[in-house]
Amino acid sequence: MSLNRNVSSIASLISDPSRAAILLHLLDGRCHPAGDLAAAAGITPQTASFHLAKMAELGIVTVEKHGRHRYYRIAQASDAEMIEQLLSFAGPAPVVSLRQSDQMKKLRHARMCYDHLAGEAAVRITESLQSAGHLQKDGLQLHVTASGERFFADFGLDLPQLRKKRRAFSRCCLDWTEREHHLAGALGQGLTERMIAMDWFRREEKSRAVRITQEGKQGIAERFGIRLD
Amino acid sequence: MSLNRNVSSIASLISDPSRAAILLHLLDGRCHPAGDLAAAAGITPQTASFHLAKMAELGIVTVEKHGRHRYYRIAQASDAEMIEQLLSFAGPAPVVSLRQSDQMKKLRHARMCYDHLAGEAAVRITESLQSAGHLQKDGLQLHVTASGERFFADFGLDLPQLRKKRRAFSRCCLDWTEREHHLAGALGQGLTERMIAMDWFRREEKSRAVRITQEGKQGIAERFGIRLD
DNA sequence: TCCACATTTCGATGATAATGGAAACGTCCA
DNA sequence: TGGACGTTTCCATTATCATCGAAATGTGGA
Repeated sequence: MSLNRNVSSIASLISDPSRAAILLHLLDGRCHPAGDLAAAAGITPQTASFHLAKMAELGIVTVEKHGRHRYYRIAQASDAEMIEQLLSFAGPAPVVSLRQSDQMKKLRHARMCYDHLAGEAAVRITESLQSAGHLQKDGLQLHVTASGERFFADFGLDLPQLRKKRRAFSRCCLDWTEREHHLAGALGQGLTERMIAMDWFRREEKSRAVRITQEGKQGIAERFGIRLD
Repeated sequence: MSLNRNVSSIASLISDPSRAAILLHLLDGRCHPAGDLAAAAGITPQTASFHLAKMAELGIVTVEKHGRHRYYRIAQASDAEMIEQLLSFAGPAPVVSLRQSDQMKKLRHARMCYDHLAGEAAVRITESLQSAGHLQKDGLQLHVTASGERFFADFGLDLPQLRKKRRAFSRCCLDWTEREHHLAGALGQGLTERMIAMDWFRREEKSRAVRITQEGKQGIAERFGIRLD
């Protein structure tokens, strides 16, 4: 059986700790210059460049030249979700240093999962949407109810347009820190975008971590009826 | 077994061609003695033992001693599904030999996907169940309708009992040969078990392939209204 | 008790590949 | 035009690891 050729090449990308670190860093969905990725993975720029070239060749990441920088990002959402899935499969990583544990706390609290919100905040919001009857869990699917249609429209989301996108509209994504599901798909992306636009959440520089603002706490309390800190 | 499963170690399991071959072989959900797995992967027993020990340490496979044999199997259904998912992610592999292409044809036709049916037969059956209104696709979820409840009960399945199991009841599983969904979860497993019990399908020795019997063709034509060969 | 067989452990080997130093390339800026 | 900087290419080193021969372990059968 040699169906393993392709599988192996994909998996071998992630099997290297340095590449895994790079990919993990790219999971925030943003573009990153090669140097940053090298620093994030704790390797020299040469080595990072070597790995990035390999990943680009396989189509996992794409490059964009801007001046003397080269910005890398994960090519497709499906790839990012695959990596997140591997994460949930692998379970939480062992904590080594205090600094890591600190960063870990932030990530557990709220972070980007490629293009949508993840972490405790995302899980709590998703739960709230369900208990309010706006979303209905149905396996890995999160069904938008009639009241949900109104709620999201009221929130400023253009649902018909989100449905048009060539990707899953509303689905669960296993949160690897919370071990619970949070909202993903086009709806998860749209909701996250909207909340960031309203300055409820602010993305941290060079990190997947996301910070909740004062307005965010207030707004979330009003809209979702939950208190985050 | 300390599951220090970090991403890299999980991925490196699959990244090695020999281990991938072993895992692929184990995807039929059965127990296999170490020697068989070595033969399947085209490596010596020592090497296979080395790999199996590694996988057991990570908790991906479990061992069972029976006499002088040691039977290995994939520890959890969720692990198996993850591997299947990786397969669909990687896509079909290039065919090398005639023999492989022959085996491949069989696999494409009907095979076990850990504990439920996969391949063309499974996809066609799933489609038929949907167009008959017994199942309703809803994202990654396959909802059992009222008529479906009756249909499956009539088929000899104890749905309440299947629902009790600590796993997804009814869901889609991406078929990597057909690139379509087929029925998985407890319901998929139950349906497959029932059809094998009725001798509609017969599992081949030492392979994931499944053969349809004459009774099977007839029964499937009557019950599902489709013709397989 | 002895042999056959399945499997594992040990040890050595060889191939692969990650790594970083040196240097080149291109871009930005003064 | 020259120098700083981000990035890549080239290259040599090194570490890792899959592999298999040899031998050990353990089980079943005669």
